[in-house]
Amino acid sequence: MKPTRPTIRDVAERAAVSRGTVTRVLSGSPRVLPTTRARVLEAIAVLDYQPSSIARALRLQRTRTVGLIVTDITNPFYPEVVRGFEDAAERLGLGVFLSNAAEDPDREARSLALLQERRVDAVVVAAGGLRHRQADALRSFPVPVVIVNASSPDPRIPAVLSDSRAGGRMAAQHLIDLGHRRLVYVLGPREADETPVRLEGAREAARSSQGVTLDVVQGDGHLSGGTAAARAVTLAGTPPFAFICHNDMTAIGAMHGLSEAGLGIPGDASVIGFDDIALTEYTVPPLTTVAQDKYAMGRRAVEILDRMLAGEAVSGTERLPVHLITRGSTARPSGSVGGSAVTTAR
Amino acid sequence: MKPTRPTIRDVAERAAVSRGTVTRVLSGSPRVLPTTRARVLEAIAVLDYQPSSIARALRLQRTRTVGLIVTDITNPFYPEVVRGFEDAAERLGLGVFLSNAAEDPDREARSLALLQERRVDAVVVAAGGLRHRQADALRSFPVPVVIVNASSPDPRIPAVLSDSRAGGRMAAQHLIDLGHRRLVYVLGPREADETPVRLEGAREAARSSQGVTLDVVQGDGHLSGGTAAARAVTLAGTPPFAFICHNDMTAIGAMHGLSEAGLGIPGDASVIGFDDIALTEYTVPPLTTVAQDKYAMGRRAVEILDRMLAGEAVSGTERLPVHLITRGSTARPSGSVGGSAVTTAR
DNA sequence: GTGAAAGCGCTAACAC
DNA sequence: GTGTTAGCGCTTTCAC
Repeated sequence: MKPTRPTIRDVAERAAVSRGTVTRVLSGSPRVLPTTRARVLEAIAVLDYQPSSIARALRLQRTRTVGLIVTDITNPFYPEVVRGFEDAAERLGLGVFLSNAAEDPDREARSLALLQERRVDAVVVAAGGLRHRQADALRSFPVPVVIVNASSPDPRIPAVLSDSRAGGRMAAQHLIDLGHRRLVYVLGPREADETPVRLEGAREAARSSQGVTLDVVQGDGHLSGGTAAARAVTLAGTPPFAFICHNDMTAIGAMHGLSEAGLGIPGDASVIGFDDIALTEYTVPPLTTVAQDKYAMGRRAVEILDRMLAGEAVSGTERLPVHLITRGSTARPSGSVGGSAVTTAR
Repeated sequence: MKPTRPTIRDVAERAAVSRGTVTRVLSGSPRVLPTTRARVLEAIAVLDYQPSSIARALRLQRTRTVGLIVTDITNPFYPEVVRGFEDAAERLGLGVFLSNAAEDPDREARSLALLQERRVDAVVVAAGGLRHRQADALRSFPVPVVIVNASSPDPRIPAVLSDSRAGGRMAAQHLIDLGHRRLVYVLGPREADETPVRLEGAREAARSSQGVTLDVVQGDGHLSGGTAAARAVTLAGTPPFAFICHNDMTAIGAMHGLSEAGLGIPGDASVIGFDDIALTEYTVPPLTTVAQDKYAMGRRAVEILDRMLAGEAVSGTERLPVHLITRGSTARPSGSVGGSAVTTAR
């Protein structure tokens, strides 16, 4: 029942060599006689020996393991980041300790402690924003840290984000080009660092066009927040509406709220999201959105972290390009004056 | 830059005790003088000492870590399972090594090897179905294994699933009660173990009602498969349609395909899903579905595993109850004869 | 090219 | 009640 795994010692005995020699074979050292190497490899195969990464880690003082803390794996934005991260990590032979913080700061703190105990070589935090306490913990973290999707809490901690300002600008400009004049921006959760940046991009576009207004309502990054925002706006105003949403989930929630209110999309209201999650093609109507390269964000985090593990001092914020994907949820406002409505297109 | 972490030795020196005593304090042994304990605790606090789980694992020959392999974290079904799993694991002081296999069997195999190297104490595989090679690997796995959402490949490996047969039955019965007579079942991916069970449940309901037919079309568990299935069916037949879908993603895809074909839901076609992912409330119309208790599945897996870690021999398949949630995507077929259409309701 | 031996940080058995 | 010690499985000098 408990057949106690073979150790390096078993391999050494079976191959009639010393433990040191087994290690040399394992690490591919050239200073081993081919016949010896063959004997060792055979013993390894016969015994189905797998070196203990635990013992190795103790000896080497590094685990070749990194921690990845995700605020909320339920948010469809993150799984794609995780995939990019895991793929890249695997290529480098790094194990990934994935932890889902479920949007709970305490849980996030405990994850951090756990990862520290497990002696991960580095930590990546993928979150919409860091809380103060978290930021402090990360600053004094004993191993390299990389942030994904949130601002860096410290100049020495690198961060990977999207070009949110350009994204916000694209979204607003798209609606403006269609002829919309009264835009509504549905914010993300208060702690999301990128919300103000996206909003600023949208403001830029609005400012540079004649007679365009931009209202702002709070959201929470979830379906329900989008729905609530749409309700509030439809109650207060009259169509046509033009919504720029913090993310796709918010946008889907908003479309739901608009439908509830009996409004047609894109007839009475245009809606634009952010992220380009898989679902956007399948909503009714399909959602126009600003696409983030989620997979690349995960991959990039690993690349940065790899350089840090090699001892290089990396810092600064890296912003990946975004692009607009036009689908059915945005259109010329009903009752608009056709092509002439486009006043500021470049 | 590399301030070398404090070890138990540092704590011992600072508290002027032996390392053994520090261990005793750490493990809460009663055989320690209160004043000594206090000195040790202070030293720990001052040095910010965190015991190395690596060294401890080497010594104890157990890591208090379990591996959780998820076929595809992109499928919204799994994150909820993961949450239930992580919450329960944390309560037991178990670390979770989460691995996303991205539906790639090779990756799954490599994850398994990695987890073995890292010496996890147990492994849980959450997947729609196991491939043969995987099943073999699990059978001969050196530590306890629990399966979630797929059939057990071996009588000694416990599995946690939902009561899929009842779910299939409920779904079909609901449509029959509404007056539908020609049902279409959209299958999941071929490797999904539960597809035939759910189908069998639906068949049972269909058989026990006069004049009800049940057609079957292939799906793949994804949005695109649902869309393709809907296209095929709408081309071949005439409304009203009644779709039972393997899961919610399939159902959302199917609704998309139906809309494309110009059909109204639920006017021309009723659609019912399986899983009850968060999104179902927000589709247009909201999706009727058979809800699985995903969180409980994750939690249950940990409970089982905990008993196995305690040396208990656990086996057998456990099936958790499901329930029907009626929303807007299902309705009486247009042109049906009203209440009298309900012939077999109990 | 290979072996011997020390030691990574921890716990548990045995002294006292 | 506390100290001492061996050893978990591995890698890496240092000899030869």
